[in-house]
Amino acid sequence: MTAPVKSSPLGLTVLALLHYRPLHPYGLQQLIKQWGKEQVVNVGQRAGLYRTIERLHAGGLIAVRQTERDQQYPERTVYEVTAEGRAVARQWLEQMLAVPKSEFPVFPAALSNVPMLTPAEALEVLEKRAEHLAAQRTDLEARQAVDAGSGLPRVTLIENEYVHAMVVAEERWVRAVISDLRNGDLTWSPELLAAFAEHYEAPSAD
Amino acid sequence: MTAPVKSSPLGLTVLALLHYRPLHPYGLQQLIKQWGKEQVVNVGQRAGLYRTIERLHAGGLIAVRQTERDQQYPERTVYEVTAEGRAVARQWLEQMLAVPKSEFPVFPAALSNVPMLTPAEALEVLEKRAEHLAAQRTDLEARQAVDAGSGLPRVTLIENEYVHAMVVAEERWVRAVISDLRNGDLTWSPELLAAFAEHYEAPSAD
DNA sequence: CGAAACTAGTTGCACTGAGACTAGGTGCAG
DNA sequence: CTGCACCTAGTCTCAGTGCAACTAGTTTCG
Repeated sequence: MTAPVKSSPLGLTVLALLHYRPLHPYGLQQLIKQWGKEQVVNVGQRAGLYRTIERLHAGGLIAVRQTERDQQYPERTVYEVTAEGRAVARQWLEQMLAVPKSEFPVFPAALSNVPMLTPAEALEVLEKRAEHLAAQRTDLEARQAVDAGSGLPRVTLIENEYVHAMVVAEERWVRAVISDLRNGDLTWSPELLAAFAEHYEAPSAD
Repeated sequence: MTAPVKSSPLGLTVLALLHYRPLHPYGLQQLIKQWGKEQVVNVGQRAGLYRTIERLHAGGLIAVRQTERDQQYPERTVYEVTAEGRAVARQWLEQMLAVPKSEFPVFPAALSNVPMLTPAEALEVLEKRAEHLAAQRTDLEARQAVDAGSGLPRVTLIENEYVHAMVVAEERWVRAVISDLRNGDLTWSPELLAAFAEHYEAPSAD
């Protein structure tokens, strides 16, 4: 029994795509891009893809179908998913969908240190973020408009709906905070914070 | 000129806490937990904390204030933030707040492979997720109720508001999809998908 | 015909997450 | 009063990730 392969978004996607047909690594990357999934799986640098494939291969979840050479191109190894790979893909997928994993994104961590700035400075940087989010949102909306015309079944684009919903939610939240900063519902001063900091006595320090 | 230190949520938090007072690594961990920031910065395993501190130290952002020994405890090194550390912390914070970084969480990646399941199976796993999210949400709400009574300034707890808003948004989205699955607004079958998959001809494969 | 850009795969490095391990200290129960 | 569990404090290792550079052929276009 070899050590079980750890699940990863890219690993799952590779297994899923190999369900449709055996393929070589670069072809997988192309396919991911064609299906518009680069937004969501991170295949930007190929290194991760090759390493993931190696790992899946070592774990027996995929197997070499053939190695072909098309003279002008370097040798390409075509992989196919194994029976075990199918079973594992399903388990991974169910796990990933059913239980939310806590992932420590940077924004909330940064937010927790926002008292380091003055309210005016915080307002400024959050306005920049709101603009970035708005740009991202309109991008997503444009993409959705295009996809709507493609006649693809809705389920194949469901992840875009999710990403959109989350961006919208974040933008709304940021704008709400901005408005609280503007009208003074949310404010602070270094002295006020210092006073409260003293209540929190740290464990034996000096 | 030594290589610039890469920013990280934990690095920022360490610098921020050392603004209040010089402290040793374990004390920092305790402080993070006391302030309820373990939700958001990931200091669960100390290894990361020690490595981060080493890195900040090597980069000149923090300096050794003293090494004390409290006989019964092992030696503890107390660090303080340097002038450069203060400047860098501010830059990091502004960057992290102002520009959203795309981070590839697993859920959207998993969603993009949801057609591997049947609609009925998808419904089942998403219901599990909705329950997990609801539990997480009520936890956050309980915590907020407690915090509200503590008299702490709102800004010091702002990250909890954000996390709550995002959990709520995700739960709403998941429940909306569940209801679409239930009433048939969202459905699919293997044959339908196979038909569409053929339209997407992959780059030279065989 | 030469520069730039694309195809395809490889390599290295720094960082992260998770866990095990050491090693002394403290509290409690049998 | 001894052994067990748990706490404090720090270290180590391993697998996995993100990012960037590098090789080496290929096509495109001025």
